[in-house]
Amino acid sequence: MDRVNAPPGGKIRRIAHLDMDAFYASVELLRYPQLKGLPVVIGGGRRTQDETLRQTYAGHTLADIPVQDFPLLKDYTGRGVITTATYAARQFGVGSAMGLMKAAKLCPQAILLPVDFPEIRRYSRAFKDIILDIAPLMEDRGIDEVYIDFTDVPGGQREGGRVLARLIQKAIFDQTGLTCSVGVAPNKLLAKMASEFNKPNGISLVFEDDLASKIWPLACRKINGIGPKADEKLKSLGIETIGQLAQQELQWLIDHFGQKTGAWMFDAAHGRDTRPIVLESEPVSISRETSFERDLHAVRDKAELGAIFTRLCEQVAQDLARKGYVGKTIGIKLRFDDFKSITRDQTLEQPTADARAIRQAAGLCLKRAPLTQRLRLLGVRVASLSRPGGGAEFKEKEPLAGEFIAQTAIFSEAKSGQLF
DNA sequence: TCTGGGGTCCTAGGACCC
DNA sequence: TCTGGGGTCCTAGGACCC
Repeated sequence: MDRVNAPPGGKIRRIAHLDMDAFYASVELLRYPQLKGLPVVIGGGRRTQDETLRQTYAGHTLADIPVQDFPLLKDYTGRGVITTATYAARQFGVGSAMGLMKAAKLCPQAILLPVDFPEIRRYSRAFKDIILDIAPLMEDRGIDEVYIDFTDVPGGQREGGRVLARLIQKAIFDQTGLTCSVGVAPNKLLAKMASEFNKPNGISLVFEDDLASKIWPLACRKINGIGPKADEKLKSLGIETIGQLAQQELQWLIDHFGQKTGAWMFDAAHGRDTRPIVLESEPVSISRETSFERDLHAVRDKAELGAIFTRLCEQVAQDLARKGYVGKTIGIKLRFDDFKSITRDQTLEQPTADARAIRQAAGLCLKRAPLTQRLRLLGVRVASLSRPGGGAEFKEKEPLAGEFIAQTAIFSEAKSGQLF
């Protein structure tokens, strides 16, 4: 066993993966408890229906709004996908990332609510703060997921981690009313799989010895990192389960999937994963993108497209300023009506967070893109991020005189960007 | 009536430098 | 005349995840 999996002092490495149950939908159910047990889907983007509902019942308690007054999935027109479905809705075969129109056929009577991002972010922060109070080594994996190192936390070794998992579940439920599922295992790879075993509101434990009985029967797709493409290729090679994957020779996997992926697959199939818990990380890029309500043409809808383009640049600039970054590489993303996407990017001499500078560079990128097909999506991205004046771009070496001047210039540029 | 919006990481080729 | 590698940066695309 790897050293990382066998810490000293008689303790064994125990890593938890915690996943909030139907997070977006569950947050809405706190506001509208009358919908409990009903099929509810979250998605669609715009809040108009929800706002209309609240205006209609202004002065009333939200919990008193009659169920029959909520918007139904079958009445929705337009684009969009499901963000989250309640377990009652999942019975009908609808689930995350499914198009709303397709979902409406499967479960027309489902209630459709839009995502309330500010509320979601509040609850996300709340459940993570609750965890951090109990177990300080936590890795943020997005809005509704975290890894937690149980190894040295009081209770983290008891019953293989079950005692601590139960404590965290209870603290989150008592303070937010939300439930979550927890998997505890020797590493992140296995913990992630374990957290899916017993949803919702479950706890699952996996130990080294459980590999053959609990992991090998699973489909390869259950490995975090094997997506639709890799799974398809594995199937074409006659490999369906993780156990079958584990039977393959390392060299055979490398021959078919390349050095890196092949070796990773081999380790994953044997339950090996030495990735550490990452407590903090810097963003690599910041972007904004939007799908249009109808496909737009670069020439015929030039004005509309131009306005959207400028707004995206302004939003990215605001995001950069709010988070305290400047970026050197400006890029665009186009998605055409056939759903094919392309990107173009360009690296500037100096990093910026200024909306006009971003807009100008993005405009040059757009000129290099083919624009005969209709567009369904436009995006703007800023990468190669650094902190203004913080010198993150130059931190590897002592700045030379010329670079010091350059940094000063960046700093004043960023300050003027904040006036925007 | 298909297919959101935010990310990360990897690969691969070309430019350019030593 | 031909022949090197290694390293870094830039760009484009794609797989994958939440």
